Amino acid sequence: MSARSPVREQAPAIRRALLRWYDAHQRPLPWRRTPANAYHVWISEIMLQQTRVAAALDHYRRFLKKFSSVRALARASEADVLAVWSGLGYYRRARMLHAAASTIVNDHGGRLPQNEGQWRALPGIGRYTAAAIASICLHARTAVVDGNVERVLHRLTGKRFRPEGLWKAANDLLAPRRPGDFNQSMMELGALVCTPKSPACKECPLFRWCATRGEHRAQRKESRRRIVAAYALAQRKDRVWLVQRPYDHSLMAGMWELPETVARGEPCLRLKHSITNTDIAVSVFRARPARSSRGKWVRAADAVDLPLTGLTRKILRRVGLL
DNA sequence: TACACGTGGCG
DNA sequence: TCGCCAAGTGT
Repeated sequence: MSARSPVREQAPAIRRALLRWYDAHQRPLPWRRTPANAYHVWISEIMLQQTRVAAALDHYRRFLKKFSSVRALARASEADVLAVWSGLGYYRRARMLHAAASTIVNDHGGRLPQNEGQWRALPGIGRYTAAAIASICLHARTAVVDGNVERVLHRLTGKRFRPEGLWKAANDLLAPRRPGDFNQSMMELGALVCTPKSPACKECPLFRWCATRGEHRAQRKESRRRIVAAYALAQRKDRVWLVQRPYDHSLMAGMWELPETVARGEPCLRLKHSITNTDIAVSVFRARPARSSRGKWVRAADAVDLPLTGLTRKILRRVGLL
């Protein structure tokens, strides 16, 4: 934007161009087929937090098949919810989702929140998610700001915003009659066109208003931690020995994994794995279960119903047990 | 406020 | 190959 044409003055034209583009180019995602179903949209929004659409699709379908309503979700055990969530990461999301479902059923008679503030009060629902659900399902005139919206606004205006300025800018641009579609169109644009690296400016519906036209934002590099880890793979017929992470441990509490061991001899498997900002060089050794480890023999076929850590799933798949 | 929290795919 | 990153939230 030039200094003489602030986004606010151009907002109507920008909205129209953006929504027109969205109507033509949006991806046919399953939760977009039922925008009035707040339970569906809620599940999708939680799954999509810091998670790519492609990674969430399978889990979304399986989750709704297993927990088709907020009552079904509230009825389930946390372990069952985590088992379906297994592989998606950020497991606290699943715990908070489950807790929120219990609150809705126990304290509100199973009736989903009817406004943004009520959504915001539930665990796992912050400013972004409350606004997303309220705008999509309740037609509330409230804008969202996520990583996509931040990048789009930053490039479109050429300005640097403080966090509150970002929310204000998004709300100034919001299409008042289609808030849910507008919010999704901003994120869709960020995901498909105005991407972090090499944005497709030639295809951008906002090109004519854009101040930067593809300037990429400076990115800070974060040093990653590197560690090594060794796991013991003990098998008895079709069963494998798994141990449960302690519940007082915040990281993946209560989830199941192979027991750790001391590296000795030649591993039967080597692989790399990353969690958050730690890179792990993993070795897996054939072994007998240690007497001290609290665990159990699990049939490989039953392991899929346990809340396994992502690394454990990866190992079991790699050795052909899953 | 800065940091912890998972994972798989892509350039 | 490997570093970067994706529809955030809670503390």
